[in-house]
Amino acid sequence: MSVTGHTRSGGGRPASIRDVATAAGVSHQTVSRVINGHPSVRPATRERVEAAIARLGFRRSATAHALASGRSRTVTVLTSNTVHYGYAAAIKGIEEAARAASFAVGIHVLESDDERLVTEALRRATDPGGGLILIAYDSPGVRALELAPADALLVAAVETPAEPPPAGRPWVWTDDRAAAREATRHLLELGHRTVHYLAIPSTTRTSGGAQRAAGWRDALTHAGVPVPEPIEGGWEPADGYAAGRRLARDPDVTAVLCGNDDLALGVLRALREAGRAVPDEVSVVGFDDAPHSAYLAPALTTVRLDFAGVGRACFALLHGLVEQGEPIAPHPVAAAPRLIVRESTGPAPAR
Amino acid sequence: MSVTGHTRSGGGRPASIRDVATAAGVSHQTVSRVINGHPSVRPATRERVEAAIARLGFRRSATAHALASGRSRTVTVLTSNTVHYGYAAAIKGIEEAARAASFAVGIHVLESDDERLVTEALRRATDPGGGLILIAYDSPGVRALELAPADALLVAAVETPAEPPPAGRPWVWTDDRAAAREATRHLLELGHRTVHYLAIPSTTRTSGGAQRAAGWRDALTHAGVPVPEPIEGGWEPADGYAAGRRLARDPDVTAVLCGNDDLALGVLRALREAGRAVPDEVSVVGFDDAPHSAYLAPALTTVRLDFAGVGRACFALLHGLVEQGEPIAPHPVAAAPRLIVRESTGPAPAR
DNA sequence: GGCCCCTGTGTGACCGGTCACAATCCTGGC
DNA sequence: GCCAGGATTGTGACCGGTCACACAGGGGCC
Repeated sequence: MSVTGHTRSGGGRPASIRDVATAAGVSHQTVSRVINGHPSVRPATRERVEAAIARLGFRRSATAHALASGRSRTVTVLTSNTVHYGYAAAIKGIEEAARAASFAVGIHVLESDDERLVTEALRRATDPGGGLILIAYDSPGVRALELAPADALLVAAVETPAEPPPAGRPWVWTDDRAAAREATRHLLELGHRTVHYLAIPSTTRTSGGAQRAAGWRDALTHAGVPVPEPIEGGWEPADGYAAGRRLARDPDVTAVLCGNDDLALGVLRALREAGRAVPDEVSVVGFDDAPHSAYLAPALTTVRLDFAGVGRACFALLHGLVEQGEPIAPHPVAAAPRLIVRESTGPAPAR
Repeated sequence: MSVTGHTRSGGGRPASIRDVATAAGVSHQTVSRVINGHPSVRPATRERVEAAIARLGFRRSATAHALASGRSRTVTVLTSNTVHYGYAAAIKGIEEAARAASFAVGIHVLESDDERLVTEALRRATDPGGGLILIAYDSPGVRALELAPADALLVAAVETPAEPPPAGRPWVWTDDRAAAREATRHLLELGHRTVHYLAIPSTTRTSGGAQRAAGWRDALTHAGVPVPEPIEGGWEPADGYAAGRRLARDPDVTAVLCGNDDLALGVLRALREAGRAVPDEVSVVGFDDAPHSAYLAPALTTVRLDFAGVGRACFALLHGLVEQGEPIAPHPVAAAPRLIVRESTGPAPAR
């Protein structure tokens, strides 16, 4: 890698509205009116001011603007991860919506769920006047949700809750339970005698537990087939690979539902190495529909989740909060989860 | 997807240092000294102030701090993309380094290279006192680099330049040329008669062109083998797939170097559909080493690039710039590119 | 005992905007 | 010709911190 140095150019401090005012022969308030597009400024005056602005290269200080107006038009995203697909896509949705509303977006990563670290992160990310969006899909995020001060202006993207949360919680989620149910039913309809579930770590402590698991269990129970013990996975392909090696050894396993596409990717590889053909011997379903999943060998059957939509909804909710300071109407902008059937699922093998 | 509403709690405006001062019976300046850890404050006074801070739930306004001190301790990342692996990993590196230095990081996405849009984005992202990091791997980024005001505090992650850039440009890059050369040589050593190159769009307008292509060409020329016309790809798997279908039809094609892993993914799929075995009939090499590449079928041979290191280096450079306002020493923190040989490359087929 | 310096603290200006309100000008209606 | 009222512009305070400097008190030194 290479890096080249730099020499700072440019002179004194940037021009302020008072500098512009002097240059244009008006008061600073008139300059303020011009930059804010206030209607009652005589065209001739406006032109003079605009000329001065251009001449001096004036740019309004967002900092001063935020301080004086009390509105920072800023939203900070608190998340444990920015690279994994679901997180990255949610952030993308937030950024899009924020940009459209002329909000700046900040990112702050939570490295662990350590209480002191999370508290410190919350302190730093919470500037009075700015909003907070929490991605609470995992334990650092959930911890931050617990530790956040009650008066914080915050919205959270959360794992599907077991039951409707207390009213007044600005939370956004997709219906994972229904989605998992649909995916499991798809496998059962293909003739599999049961479906194994490889779980992502769940953050839900309350009874009811993870809703992806619950939806899977719903479908099995409804079909009256045996419910195997769910397997504890992680988030990464390596976790899926490790679990997949164990699953591959069990000849009774013919269908696996994975908590996300990365796990499914690892499972696919483990099955391939073990010589178990997908989908002829084993069917695999993922969760998320990451961009590369359609190109895998075999292309992954998966549940598409609208993370970007969740991100946009989070921002919309927050926007309403900071503008009105009051409850706002829900914005149902994210698409419902949808099962995308591709190549990794097929009829159960004859026995 | 579901969304729940919210009721705003809490009362009046947050406490300021003057509120704390009154509560503690000291002057606002003493409060300022306490929150900044100034040494000459009597312990008893400090305690009283700290008690008042806790009691009132005081948190210092980052906005006011930035305005008064002139330092915003903020860096904004301007990029066309936040989800693709290379971009996301660079952002991760920036965020890590920024967090360690107590800087806040902002994200602003450039949707196109339209001049007005880019100028507007620069205007909004450039707050006096705050730094800018530009990810200039593509045309929106490069356009922003061209349009940025000369006095902006900015650092850019750029495509490998054809020749050392003018001194004083705070640019960071990895040596893609050497990396492409190494990957191509690897294929030639396996006995392939030549190597085809599927390019990502290059942003380099100057003579010399894209350095990944140049490195590939170097190796072919050095080996004295024919140099095929490079194929114009895009960034996405779909682009690789489209190009791969064409390549698959040509029986002379036995080795393909792809500009990134996503293109390689698409090529892999196209070859598979065409019934051309990888690596037995065709070898494929990617660029980037995305997290899923090791798990593909076959696992992808690729060039690992240290994007996170590039991100960290960008921040280090910027940090030096804002702290000292002067040239600073290069920070060689990113690892050099490295070829990771996996399963997608093998000996050239017998003829 | 007088002087100097250091510690601890307070005072008021200032950063670059916005806000509330006052002042002036212009126009139309009667 | 006089006045109401809108349009246009200016004045000064204020947002919540920091900065520069003044000032009181105490100890050491000659």
